[in-house]
Order: sequence, then C-alpha cells, then structure tokens
Amino acid sequence: MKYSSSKENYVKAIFHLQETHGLVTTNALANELQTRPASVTDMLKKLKTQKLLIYEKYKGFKLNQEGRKIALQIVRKHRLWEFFLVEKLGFGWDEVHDIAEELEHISSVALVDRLDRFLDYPKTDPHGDPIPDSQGKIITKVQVDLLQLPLKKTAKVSSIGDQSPEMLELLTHKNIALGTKLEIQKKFLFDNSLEVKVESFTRENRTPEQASNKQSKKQVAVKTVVTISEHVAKNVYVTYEE
Amino acid sequence: MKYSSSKENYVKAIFHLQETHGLVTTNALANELQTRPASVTDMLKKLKTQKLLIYEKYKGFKLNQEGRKIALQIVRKHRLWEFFLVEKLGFGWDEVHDIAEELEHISSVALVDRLDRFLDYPKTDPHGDPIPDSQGKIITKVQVDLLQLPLKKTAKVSSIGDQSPEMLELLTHKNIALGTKLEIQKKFLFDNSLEVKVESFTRENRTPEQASNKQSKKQVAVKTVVTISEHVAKNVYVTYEE
DNA sequence: CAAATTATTTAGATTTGTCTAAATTAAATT
DNA sequence: AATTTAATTTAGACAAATCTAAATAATTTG
Repeated sequence: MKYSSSKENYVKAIFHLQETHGLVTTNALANELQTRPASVTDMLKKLKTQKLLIYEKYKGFKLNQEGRKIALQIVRKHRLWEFFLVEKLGFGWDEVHDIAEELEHISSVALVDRLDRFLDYPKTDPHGDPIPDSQGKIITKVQVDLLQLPLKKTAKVSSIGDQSPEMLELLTHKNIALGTKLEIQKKFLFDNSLEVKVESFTRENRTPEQASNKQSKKQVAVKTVVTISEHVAKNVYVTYEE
Repeated sequence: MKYSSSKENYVKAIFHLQETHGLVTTNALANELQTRPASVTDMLKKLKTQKLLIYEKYKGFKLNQEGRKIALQIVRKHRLWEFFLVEKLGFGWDEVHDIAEELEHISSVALVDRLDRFLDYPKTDPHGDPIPDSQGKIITKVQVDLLQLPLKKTAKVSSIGDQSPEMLELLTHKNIALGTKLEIQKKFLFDNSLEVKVESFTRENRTPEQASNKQSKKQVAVKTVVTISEHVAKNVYVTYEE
C-alpha cells in the first residue's frame, strides 16, 4: 500500500519516539513534527483505521508490527540517500538531512534496492546510524559504559554520566565528545584502566566548488591513543553494533 | 518559489503541448494529464494568478517566460534522473519514466547541480532527448532531410518521407531505421549522392542481475559506411543539434 | 445564419491535512 | 478529595486539488 508523505512522516516520527522513549504522547509527537496536538489526534485516527497503530484515546500510542515495518523502510530510504549524497555527490554530512527528507518518500522499491547495491550495501549512514536492510532488519545498538565495551569493538560515545566541569575538561583534552568513535585497544586488569583508540574529526565546510565526484572524505580523521581510568570509563557510555 | 507537485505536473504538461502544438487547449491538457477539463480550468486560474500563464477564458493558453523557465527546470531534473537510473543503477531505459516522474519534484537546486556534475554533464537522456543546462538552455533540434544535413554533423533519423516497401527494404539493408544515428562523411557534387556513416545498435535487455554498478554500455555499437542516392536522401529526415 | 454539437467554465461537493477555540479527560497539588 | 493545571480530543473551519452536473461560450453544420 502507498501512504502520503505526511502519513509517512508521522509514522517515522512515532517510530523514532517509541524507540527512544516507550509509549508516545500526543504532545511529544506534535512537538517532534512541529505541528499542533489537534492535528496529531486527527492523523492518529487515520493511522489507527489503517491498522498501523495501537492507540486508545487519552492513553498514548505506538506502532504495531505493520507500522514498524513501514517506518523501517522509510528509515532505510532516508539513510541510503544520505549515504549517496555524501559519498557520491560530495555533500557535507551536515547538509543532507533536508534533501533526504524529500527523497525518502520516493516509492519505488526497485529504486531503493538498486541504490543499495550501487552504494555497495553500506551498513551505516554518514552520521553513523545503521541502515536497515531490505527485510527491515536493523543492527540494534547496545549501550554500555566503557568498562563493559568488548575489546576491539568500534563504538560511539552516546552519553556522559558525570558531567562535572572537571570530567568534561578531561574528555575534551582526550578528544572525546558525544558522537566520537573509539575502540578499546587493551584492558589492564591491575587497575581496570583502558587504552583507547580515539577518532576525532576536523570539521571542514565544503563548498560546491571544492567537492568532487569521487568518494572523497573531506573530514580529516585524527587517530590518537589515550589512557582512561576506571573512574572515567564508568561515566562514558557508548553504543556499539550487535 | 516552490510549487506543488501537481502544479509542476501541469506546467510540464503545458510546456510539452505548447512545444509540439502551439496554443494549448483545456481538453488537450485534460487528456494529457488524465484528468477532467473542469480540474484543468481550476488549476489554470491558479497558474494565471501566480503569473506563470498567459490565459484568456475560452481562448486557449500557454506558459509565459517564467512558466517556461520552471518547466525547463523540471524537464532538466527528469532527464538527469533518468540518465542516473540507467547509467548508474542499471535500469532499462524503458523502466525509468515513472520513477523519474517522482524524482523530478525533489526541490533542492544544489542536488540537481551536483547530480549533473556526478553524471559528467550528460547532454541527452537515455531516450536521446536533450537535457537543459542549469540556466535552462536546451539544445533545440533542427529537422531537415539528409541532403541538407551539414557534413560531419551527427544526426538522428526522425522520419521517413516515402514509406514504400521498396524504400523500407533499402533502408533496412543499410541498417537505417527511426532513431538511427548517422553522420555524412562526404557529399558528391556529381550526383548529390552521400557517403554516410551509420551507427546501429543491437538492443540487449538488461536484467537486474546482469546490470552492474559500472557505467557499462550494454548496447553494442556497429558502425558501417553506406552510400545514399539523392532520391533516398530526400526522403530521410533527421534531427541534429543547433 | 440558426440549430446542433463540442469545448469550456461555473457551482457546489468531496478528500486530505491542517488549524483555532472549546470541551473533556487525566494528572498534579494543596 | 477537591481543585487547579496540563494534556488530549472534538467541533467546526479552511486551503488545495479534485470531481460531477449544469450552464455558458465557441464552433460546426445543414
């Protein structure tokens, strides 16, 4: 079945909210979509009629199996197009969201699958988020603190427990921020300290003139190895695949 | 300014009709868009209000300067996407129209221009139709008979004057058909006969499995040189650029 | 040229998605 | 527990794009 762009946007937004929080509320969704609660209620009724939603008046709501399937296809399209825009057309990763918002509503399934192959089946989009496969399977990310991160698993900093200025100063100095990719090289059993490879990026603004057709990475990756104490490790949360 | 997909479709259809015929009529447009004359009239009023159209009630209509500009941008997007779908994603040229109908409404100008560069500024789409440049300039095709075709100008057979079986047999034997690309190598003043280089193609259907990511041409080009008499040349019409 | 036919427009309705303002339900607070 | 506050839904309206049926204008034809 085909759904309007507007419906697809609702489905995608509900999906996003129910993944992060649990049940979704009318206000939260109105805020997410920059619209009015009354409009949300109107659309919820339609989505319920179309059996994409589990919804009881005044009680919150979430997508059912079918709704989730549709949401995952939209997410798949969005992220594949973002990958295309960055890797093939040379856009910066911070310029592609709005364009992908439009492209994700193109309906052809053959198009998505061929695009996927053309891009050589990328696993993550330019922001590091996982791309669902054609079956809607998506690598789910596990969140743990650094102490529990397996050796040699690439992970991404997702949140910081202790946000004191002292902690932030330390992290800044070691080039660790939200979104930073890192990997544990070695664990020392003596004091539970860790040797961590950190990948930081110098943000570079690309002008249309600079960017070329080739899959050029304009972000310069800087890799450093730092040592992290058990105390710090406990307060750095990361996500990794599987 | 941004226009709805529906408005863009009207503008494109009007453009198409006014290029082939002159003034456009309500019924012709309704037929082109597979809609009702009353709906056409409704939209015409809106397009007139937005100053894209020259329109007097009951008298026919056509795009003005601004409307034509918009139409050309849509045509540009449509044809660039078709080129992309065939050359990069490996679709057959007969499968891409409907997908391009959707893609042509994606609004980002930066996207179109980068796509154009990524594709290395193609001049024609997979059906041989010219692609307008970013300024809206489009190579207009001139139709003449073969006698008037300038030397060394690549042209495409567009129609045949004398369609007798004898003529068709001759053309078939020389590998000339509608759509055939050819070029005059030499003109003999003695009898106005021509030496013509003919490029014929073996059409090959690509299945999704066969097609690769590379820009592989699946059509095998066969080039031959043939001699054409004045009598035949007068009855073969071709189009060429400029 | 008047009548018949065809083309076009108008009038009024429908669908989708949105809105404001009012009413209702749920949650929080005293 | 009663009241206040916040969240949610309903009622009614609107814009865009479409439609059917009826009215009007233009064209064709006898």
